Parts: sequence; C-alpha cells; structure tokens
Amino acid sequence: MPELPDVETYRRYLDATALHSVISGVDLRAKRLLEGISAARFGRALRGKSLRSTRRHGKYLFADLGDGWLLMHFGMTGRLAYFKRAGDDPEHDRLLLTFADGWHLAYVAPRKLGRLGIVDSPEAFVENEGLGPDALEVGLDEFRRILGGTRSMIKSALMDQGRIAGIGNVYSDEILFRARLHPRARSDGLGADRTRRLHRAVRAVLETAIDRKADPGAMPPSFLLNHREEGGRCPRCGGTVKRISVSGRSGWYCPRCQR
DNA sequence: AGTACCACCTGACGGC
DNA sequence: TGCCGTCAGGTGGTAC
Repeated sequence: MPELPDVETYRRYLDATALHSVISGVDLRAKRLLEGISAARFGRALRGKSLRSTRRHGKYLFADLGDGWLLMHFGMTGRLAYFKRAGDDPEHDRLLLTFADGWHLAYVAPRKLGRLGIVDSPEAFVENEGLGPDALEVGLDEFRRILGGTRSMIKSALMDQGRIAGIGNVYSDEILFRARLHPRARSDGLGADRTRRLHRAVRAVLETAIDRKADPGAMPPSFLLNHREEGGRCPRCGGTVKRISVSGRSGWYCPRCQR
C-alpha cells in the first residue's frame, strides 16, 4: 500500500511507539534491501542509538539517529510492526530492531521490494535522488510549472517521483477522479482552471487518506478506491468504471466523469 | 522526451 | 487438492 498516506501513517505509528528507546539489537534478514552500505556498518550505525524523531518525503521515511538517519522505503508491500513478545513477530520481517526495554520494531516487506539504508540527512538524500517536492508541500505555482514542463500523460506525471514525490498508482487514480480529469490527458495541456482543480484534489485526497490512516475500508463513499474492479460502479454517476494501462500500470477511471 | 516492456520478489486468486 | 497463469498500491534499467 505504501504511497504517501501509508508512509505518513507509518511515520505517526513509529512516533507513537518506538521513539527514544535505545536500540540493543539489529537483525537484518534481507541484505538485498540495503542501499550503499554493508550490513556490518548498518548494524553499527543503529546499535546503541535511539530513533529521536522522524521525517517523511514522498514515500520515504527517515528516523534521526543523532549522527545520520535511518532510511526506509516500503516498496509495494512494506509496513512497520511494533510488538513486545517474540511470538508476535510477523512473517516476512526483514529488519528487526530490539530495544533495551524489550520491545521490537519490525520492518516487514513480503516482496523485498523496499529499501533500507543510512543517510546523512533527508535533505541530502532528496537532493541526491533527484526527488521532486513532497506532494503535500508543493504550492500551486510550482505545481503548475512542474506539470507544464512535460508532455506526458497526466497520470504518469503525477506518479513521477522526480516531479512530485509521494503519489503512486492508486492515489493518482483517486486524485484524477476527484479532479474529473482523464488519466491520459496531456500534462501540459490542462489550462489554469483544471490545474488548480487538480492541485486542490492532490491535497484533499492525500489529507483525507491520512485522516483515515490510509485504511481502504475507512475511505469516504465518494472515493473511487473501493470500486477499482471489473464492473465497479462510479460513486459519482453510477456508471461503470474502466481500466486502462498507463505507464505499465492499471489505471481505473470513470469514462463519463473524467474527460 | 516519452513510452513500452522486463526484472526484481512473493503471495493471492481464479480457472482447470 | 494441485498446478498454472495473472496480477499486485514501487522502482530502475533497457530499447525504441
């Protein structure tokens, strides 16, 4: 699930659970997730430290270690789990942090598509990766400039992390549905009104999803999210939603509402 | 510059 | 029940 609302929910979860405890154990169970650092150095960077605070940029989560930051990306299936008893350790935990108070924080990723690492700072990482501004931070003027700078399909542009960070396949559909724009509309052909509408939709959709803790079952009835299926009904007009392929992903939309 | 396709992994689900 | 193909909310590389 991990798009911006999911990762923000994980961030708040970490804040509410694992902050400020001393890390006594580091068990990395999937080395391939490590980015640019050896397992030994990764362990040394964490052991004896505590997670002082958290930050998020797009789909990336950072935790301050005092001299460097723990980096987490959740791929398609990643999440966090905080628990006390060893028996509650979830399946597919790829990193298990144990705290001095006996609690554990697991980074769980069934498909091993995420990333773990240690970085100097969130800012430096964002710069090095060439990530665009966070989708919740980007102002209208910048939004207009970013979308006006590419001839690609609007759905692709929204999902391009180098342009705007945080929007993935499902929420790009949701945003376009709310803004009533066709996923294949040209990014630089929206015009002022539709660009403003789209910018408002980005904020509204992401903030609502965060309020609902990114839980699909808790989304408002007006959301398209729970109707992304064959024969699904548009919550606005009652018509049948349609699936198309955009940048190799399944995009769902309502042909009647979105032009 | 933009797009299609493949690969990385594993699990879930429908069809036979 | 078991096997097989297909698909999955991400990203990065390649080739056109």
